[in-house]
Order: sequence, then structure tokens, then C-alpha cells
Amino acid sequence: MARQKEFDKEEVLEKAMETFWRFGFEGTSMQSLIKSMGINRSSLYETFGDKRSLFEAAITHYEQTRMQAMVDALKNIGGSKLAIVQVFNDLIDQSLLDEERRGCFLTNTAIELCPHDPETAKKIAADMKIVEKAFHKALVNAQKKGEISSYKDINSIAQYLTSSFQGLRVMAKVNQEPGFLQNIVKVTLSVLD
Amino acid sequence: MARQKEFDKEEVLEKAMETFWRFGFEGTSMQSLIKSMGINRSSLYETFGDKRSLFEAAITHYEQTRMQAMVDALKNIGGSKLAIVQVFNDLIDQSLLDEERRGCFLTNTAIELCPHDPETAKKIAADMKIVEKAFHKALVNAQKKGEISSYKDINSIAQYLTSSFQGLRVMAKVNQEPGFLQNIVKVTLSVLD
DNA sequence: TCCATTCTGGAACAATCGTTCCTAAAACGT
DNA sequence: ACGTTTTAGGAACGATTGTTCCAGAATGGA
Repeated sequence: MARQKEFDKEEVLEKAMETFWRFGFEGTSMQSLIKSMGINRSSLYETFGDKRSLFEAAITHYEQTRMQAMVDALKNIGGSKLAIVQVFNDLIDQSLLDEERRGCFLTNTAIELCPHDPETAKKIAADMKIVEKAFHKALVNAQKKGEISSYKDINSIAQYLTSSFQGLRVMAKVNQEPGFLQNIVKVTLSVLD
Repeated sequence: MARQKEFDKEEVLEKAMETFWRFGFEGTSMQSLIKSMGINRSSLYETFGDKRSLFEAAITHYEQTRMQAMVDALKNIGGSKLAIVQVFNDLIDQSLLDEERRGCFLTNTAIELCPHDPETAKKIAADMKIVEKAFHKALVNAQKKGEISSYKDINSIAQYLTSSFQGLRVMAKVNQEPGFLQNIVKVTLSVLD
């Protein structure tokens, strides 16, 4: 046996995630990670490997926390129409509270890395499918409950909601007026009526 | 008088724009710009100033060509509902033809720079307003023609279409299946019915 | 033809990039 | 208390970053 780590791995990974989230992969230097994570250069490389590996770990951490929270929220209230409405309202609240305008880490990564990084592209694509399926499940339940017409094509609507979500993430970076995002969500969800 | 430039300014600016478009601001090095633009280091600095100034010129060039083309397209056919449908269909076609998955330069820049660069944020926000107004004008005309119910809140719908546009740009980076984007557009435009 | 002016080519700059390596400190089992 | 093993600290690496500078080539007017 030997000396033990002076930091909590998950704790510093959270910090790394936040930095990548704010500045992107290219915009984040190892130097700034050392500072934000609060650990030494050697400890970083020894624990997480190189920059790319740390980034992947950060993405995975985001999936397991933030994305999973949203997927879980869609299961609330038995996965009804209200659950979908709440998820979009939460998105607005999050966006308005997000002073650093980080947006969604997955959206940011999709934009920055997907075109040149097939591996990351695969991962993000899988995440989008997970979100889409979560929407789909909520829509199925909503249909069962009679909250949504059974004539609606919920496969397409699930894809549409996923896309709309990304659109809102982009718009929130540009325009932080509350009414603006609310207008968009109102129209977006009107397709469920 | 003296020696004249060996290159066409607009021509090399187009090349610079394409490089920034593909790789983003941070992802593009002056070295790679020299290569893609095909001009010398000195010529680049002498003609366009530093990296940041060149980037701004590239954005402006994008606005004047690509964005303007879309705004003009919305004025076609007297700015009707069909014009809106065509703009979205063009977006699908463009996305599927875009092998390098560049997406929209403005969307990419919004994601990468808006949170940390107030000046760029202002510029992109202005662009989004221009697109929104173009949608709005088309909606007004469509209402006049009776193609869209006069009870619709076209202010909100114009904002919604702008947001949807951004969403599709993101999704196109992740999922290139034709049917996928078509499904989303179909649902998106169903709010006009 | 010669001068003045402007552009081109490329060396060179300090700073920062991601990464490696080595020494010293710390902690557990014996 | 000691020896082994793993961590922390930080110097150092070559490569690349954005930018500057200067010598030389090219061009139009005198």
C-alpha cells in the first residue's frame, strides 16, 4: 500500500467538466484545467490521462448527471404531457439562470467536434437518441392517457422535440430575454394540442 | 504608385471564411489560414490585420452572402407560406450535401464565442433578429394572402422558426439521415396550418 | 532608367500549447 | 521505525501559437 490521493476524483472531474463546458475543447488549456480542478499537473495526467481522455470523461460525467436528470424528469408524473411541458419550462429557467451562457455541453460539443471527430460524433448521436427515446416514451404515455391525439405521429414529434431543444439552447446563448424563450416554447409545444 | 496585390481580396476572404466555418475560431490557426487562403503571412496581416479582425471580416462575408441569400429567399413568391417551406427544404438539402458538416457559421459562432465575447454576441444577436424579421415579413404576407390564419401570433411564430432553424443546424451535425430532418421539418411547419 | 512605393517571402519573436520526467513527500503493511 | 509504493510538485521538453520585422522583388510615375 501507499500514499492516497489528496482529492476526490469525481469532485475534480466535475470541475473539469464545467471548464470544458464553458470554453469547449479547443478553448480549454491544460493549464486552465490544472487551475480550475485545483490539482497538480502530474496528478491530472496520472488520474485522467491526456486532454482528450479527460474530455471524454467529462462528457460521460455530463451524461450521467445533467442529461440523465432530464431523462428522469420525462418519466415523472408517469411520463405525461405535463412532464414534457415541465422539461421545457426547466430549460427556460436554466437558460435564464445560466449567467455564463454555457448552454448544453452536448450541443456545444456537437457543434465543435462532431464534424472532425467520428468517435465523439458517435457518442453525441447516441445521446440524442436517448433524449429522443425519452421524449417518445413520454409521448406514448400521454397518448395512452388521452392527453394527445392518437392520430399524432409521435415518432416524428419525439425527433422534433429533440431538435427544438437544441434550437432553444442556441437561442439562449444569443438572446436572454425571458419572454423570447417563452414565446418559442409556447409555439413549440402547440403541436401537442 | 507601386506594386499591386497578387490575389483578389474577396476571393481569399471566402477561403478564410470557409476555414473558420469548418474549424471555428479557436480551432483555426494562422498557419492553416495561410495555407487555405494561399497567401503569405505578411500579406494576410497587411490586408486583414490580426486573427480577430480577419474572423470578423469572415463573419461579415457570411452575412452578406449566405445569410442574405436566405433572407432574400424568404421574399420570393411575394413572401408566402411556400417561401418559408422552401427555405426549410433548402436547409435540409444543404445539410445533406454538407459533407464536412460545417452547419451554419452563425450558429457555430454563437455557441463558441457569444458567452465570452460581447462584441461578437451583439453581432450574432443582430443577425438572428434579421432572420426573425425576414420570417415575420413572410408570415405577414402569408396572412394577407389567407394562407395562414389571422388568429396566429406571427411574432411568436417568427421567433419559433428562427429557433427551429438553429435546432435543425445542430441536429444535422449529429444525424445525417434524410428522413430524420424531413420528419422534424414536417412537424415544425405544421404550426402554420 | 531610376525612384518611390507597396507587396511578398521567410526568418524570428516571446508566449503558450500538451506532454514527459524526475525528485521529494506521504502513507500503508511489516 | 522502516521500506515500499504511489502521490505531488515543478522543471523541462519540443512543437505550435499569434505576431512582428526586415530584406528583396515588383510595379507605376517621373
